[in-house]
Amino acid sequence: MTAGRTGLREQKKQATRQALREAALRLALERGPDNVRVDDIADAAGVSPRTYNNYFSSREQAIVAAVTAERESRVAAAIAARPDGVRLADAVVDAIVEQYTDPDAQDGDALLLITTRPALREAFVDAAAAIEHPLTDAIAGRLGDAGRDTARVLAASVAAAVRVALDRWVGGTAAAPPVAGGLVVPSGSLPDLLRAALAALAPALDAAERRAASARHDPGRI
Amino acid sequence: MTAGRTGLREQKKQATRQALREAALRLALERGPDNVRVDDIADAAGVSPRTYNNYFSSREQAIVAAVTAERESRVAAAIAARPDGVRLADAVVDAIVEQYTDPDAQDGDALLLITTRPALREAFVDAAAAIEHPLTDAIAGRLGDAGRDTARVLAASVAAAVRVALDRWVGGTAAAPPVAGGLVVPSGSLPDLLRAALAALAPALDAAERRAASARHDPGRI
DNA sequence: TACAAAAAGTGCGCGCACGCAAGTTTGCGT
DNA sequence: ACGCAAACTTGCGTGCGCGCACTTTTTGTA
Repeated sequence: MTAGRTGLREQKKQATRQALREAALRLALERGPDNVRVDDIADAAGVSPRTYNNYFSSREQAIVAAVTAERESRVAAAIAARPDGVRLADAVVDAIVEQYTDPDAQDGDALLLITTRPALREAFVDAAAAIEHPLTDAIAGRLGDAGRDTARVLAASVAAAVRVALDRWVGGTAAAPPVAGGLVVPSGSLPDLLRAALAALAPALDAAERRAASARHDPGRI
Repeated sequence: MTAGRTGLREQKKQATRQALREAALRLALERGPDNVRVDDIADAAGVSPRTYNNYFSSREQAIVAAVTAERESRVAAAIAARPDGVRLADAVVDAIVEQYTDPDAQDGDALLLITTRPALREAFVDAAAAIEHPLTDAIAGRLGDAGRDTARVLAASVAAAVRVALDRWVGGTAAAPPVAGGLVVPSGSLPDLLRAALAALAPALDAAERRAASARHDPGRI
């Protein structure tokens, strides 16, 4: 179904991409991220430095990709996998939490490295933006083609919420300002942060779903 | 109130920033964006190239800033200016539409240039992300300090929605896929696109506002 | 099987972004 | 009025991102 092109060409491309991101992470762990030149990564993966840049547009992106991998498409697939009867908001939230709790992603060492270095933290958080397009398709699948525009906005919003949760999880952009009265929990568990962030969007997802359902009963309406 | 630091120092900084962005736009219009070196911009603004990079982290950013300017803080101020009785969703949507319809921003020539070159389009669309932080403060102001986390998610979502609207307005990232059955309006007017995109988030804003109101009546509840 | 079109890889070169370690200006307390 | 500390500017050097033109590999077709 989602096979796309399955030729030798595509196979090699994926292999190269994987070789690059794994080399990037391995070298970063071995020597520390600041002692890894792009040439080293390309060398280790057996391609030219120029080719490296055809796959990743920043060194941080390559390192982070080793841990982020194909999460985007997995999220979309996970949503599509939920039975149609499930509330859209639940399908989205559960799918995301599920994919961000994948034991594979918990490469202890790697995450420690990433959450330590500011540049990597930023790249890691920004990587969440990649779920937007797959998410759009997944949500549009539920809303019907009439709701494509709405789906795009909702997907972008969900991605933004995930970004916020991740940012908070890794310690935030800067030190939190000293709040006067309230006690501020430093970080918390990632699933909790994700659910909390996404909860704010549930009403919007519900409304879109309701609208789509009524449109199906009365196609003449806008 | 929102004065911040108003010393000579800050004054000079703003002057430099303005000189840089205006020089960037002027030169880009005169020679075409590809024939403008960073050194030229710095020269024209009377600072060193290195200083230029303390203000803008990409050439595109500087050019786009001339048209984007201080829109971020204006949006926040516009929201704060609405009377407290107004529905939050309306305050946000109206403030944003108002600020993105500022006649100043319609520097015909500049917008033509920006919407033409892909690199500039991207920078222009991405510039919308800058409204997130001011928006967070503005929304948090309405929701009360208990809703700060929610405010951040909502602000990020609103910014994302604006991004989507702008992206559509400037012609989209790539050519739209040929939809089978439906007629697709190419672009439409910016205010309409903004309202359409933000409409999907209205239910979330409403829900947050209701929650905040009930929390005010019953502070013991979470 | 042979071949032409498409796609991916590669070498080169140019600006650019940014860390670092000075030098310079502004702000503030005494 | 003075002087110190913090903020801003600047020159230098390094590695990187990417456009361009060219070679090599893969794919679809005759």
